[in-house]
Amino acid sequence: MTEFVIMVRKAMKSANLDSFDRKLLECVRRNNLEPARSLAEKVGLSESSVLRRLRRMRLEGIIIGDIALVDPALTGGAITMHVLVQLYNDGHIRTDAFARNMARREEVVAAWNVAGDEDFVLIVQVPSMEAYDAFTREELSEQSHVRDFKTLISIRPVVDTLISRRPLRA
Amino acid sequence: MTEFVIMVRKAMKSANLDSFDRKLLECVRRNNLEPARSLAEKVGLSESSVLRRLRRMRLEGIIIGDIALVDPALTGGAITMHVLVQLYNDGHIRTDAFARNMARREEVVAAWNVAGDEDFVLIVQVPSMEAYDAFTREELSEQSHVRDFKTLISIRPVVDTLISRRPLRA
DNA sequence: TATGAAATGCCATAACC
DNA sequence: GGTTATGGCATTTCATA
Repeated sequence: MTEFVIMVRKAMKSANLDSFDRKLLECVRRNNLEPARSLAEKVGLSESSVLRRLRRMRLEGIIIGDIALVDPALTGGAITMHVLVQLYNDGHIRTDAFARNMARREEVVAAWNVAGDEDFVLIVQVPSMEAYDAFTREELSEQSHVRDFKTLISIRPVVDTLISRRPLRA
Repeated sequence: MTEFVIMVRKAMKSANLDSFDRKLLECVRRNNLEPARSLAEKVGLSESSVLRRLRRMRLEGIIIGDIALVDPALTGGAITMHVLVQLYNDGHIRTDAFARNMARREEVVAAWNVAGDEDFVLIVQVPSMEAYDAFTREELSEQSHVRDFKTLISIRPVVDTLISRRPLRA
């Protein structure tokens, strides 16, 4: 118990990752079901050390989560859109409000506040064009603080850290 | 062995997911390290069935991968860029070649081939502006088939499905 | 063909050096 | 960080419907 507290304390301070940690992250980032034994010989460490390091990094929040990636086509988000949004810009109030709105929408898979001509980049996943149309009307067209937006329809994902680096299975 | 072939054959045909499958996906999508015993009582099935179904869905490609989510700020990718790329467009050859190049680069976290004025949307994570500069030189500026590209510097991520859906740990 | 139960074997865990 | 003993979990096999 005390040990745990110390571990977390140490965690908060900073994240010093040595080359072993980085190698491990590179591996589990692609496949987190790979046995420690296999990881051990890849990075040149013992099984115990591998497991200790992974557990530590999970406690420290360096590893944020462990998830299964589900084929997007089967989860209701068949169409992927990229949306570049420009707001009527003055102060952070509208920016924050817009960000909050986006966070509320199920369709918005990811969003960034960006610098430059555009203010936001959205990644939106919808089951149909009708759904996308509804989304843009409610959140963009009918919003007075949205100056303009541009939609890029995704033809296909060509890289996805998450997908292309997936483990090869037998 | 024969059983395996039958499994895959069946897999290719289509993906009929019953309510048990969907419940399981909803769980492992948030946390794929949860023991089958725990999943079993959640969805109302035996441990064996849970494991069988998960294995089947992994073979069928319904579950695309199993990965650890790593805090982007700690993986050397402190800066996130969005890059809109236009190629000199003719045929699919250059598009495919470009896609392959992007897939090779560690910095490219995600990339899509899109329709419209732009050809590609990239999400690039780099530790520094120097690293980004090097990336753009090698892959964009010095590439004759790249007509133009536009960089959007991410100020902050405001939505991230993957992160917000992370499992809660004790 | 899919399920649940039991035996086997692998893997993570924890307490050592 | 490495080694060993323990416990847990997945895998396999089998019986059943």
